[in-house]
Amino acid sequence: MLVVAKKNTMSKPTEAELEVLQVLWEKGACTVKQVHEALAKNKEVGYTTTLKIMQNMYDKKLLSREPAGRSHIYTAMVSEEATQQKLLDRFLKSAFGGSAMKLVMQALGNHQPSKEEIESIKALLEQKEKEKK
Amino acid sequence: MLVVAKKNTMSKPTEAELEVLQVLWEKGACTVKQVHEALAKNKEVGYTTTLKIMQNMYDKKLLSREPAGRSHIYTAMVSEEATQQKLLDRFLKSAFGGSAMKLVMQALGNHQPSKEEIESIKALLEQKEKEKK
DNA sequence: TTGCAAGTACGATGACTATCGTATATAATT
DNA sequence: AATTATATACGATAGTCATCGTACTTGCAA
Repeated sequence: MLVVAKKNTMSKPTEAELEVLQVLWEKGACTVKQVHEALAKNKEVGYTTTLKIMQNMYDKKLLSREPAGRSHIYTAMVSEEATQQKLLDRFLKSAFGGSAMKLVMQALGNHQPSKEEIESIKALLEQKEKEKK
Repeated sequence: MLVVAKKNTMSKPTEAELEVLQVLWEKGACTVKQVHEALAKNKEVGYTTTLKIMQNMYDKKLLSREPAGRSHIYTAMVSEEATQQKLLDRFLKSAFGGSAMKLVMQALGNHQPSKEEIESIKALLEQKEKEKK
């Protein structure tokens, strides 16, 4: 069967890449070593693995870097919010058939939100209600 | 570096598998042909591709099947809710650093919920608030 | 200045995915 | 009975990912 060529302009970070991004989002610019140390706290992983992932991310323009002595300092080139939004859209479609409400209900149902969190959500809902009028 | 063998008992459905599951969740038991027709509405895909995916899912026990004439009727072996919960947990960790609230806020912020949806969420929140006391 | 330690670069590997072509089996039709 | 249409089975392929070993580079310390 003939199939139309499919470009790969999507650039969705993989799970391993997301782990790196989360470190950078939290700590700001870091060396490979710093990122690796952060990751190694949660799972066993080789240094060169972390390095390779970050190099890939650099090639994909997910990260930028600056030489610093004999090493590099990497910075996230994608924002936390924008990335999460993209992933969320994708996840919504693939796992919840696009129903944001299903997802919200499920997420709320299975976690115990704090009082403050409940209040934030309520506030957001009120606002949404007003927008509707 | 020596690395401990890693079993693959996780059995997380891939995206293509999820598409199949969503059809089966919605329509109930189906033949490959039926599933394929449903999928083909949204994207271009070969019949044997769909077939292969469903065969893989059968091997992984994500689907069961019954012979029916010269074909098979497949049924989802995993529930929509349980699967979504698993995926959600995973997604929360990987994309939102585990913060359910961040995710909920983001999901609510970028979709326009209907009045009824807002009410359902409010109701759920009220209930959660009571539980806390 | 010579050698080590801390980095990077590069390439290989095994796993898994999605995709499809081709071969085979069999029911239905003529 | 022969042909056609419908399904399945099987295997190949190309792409992506995570993982790591090894080789190379370069400051710095003795």
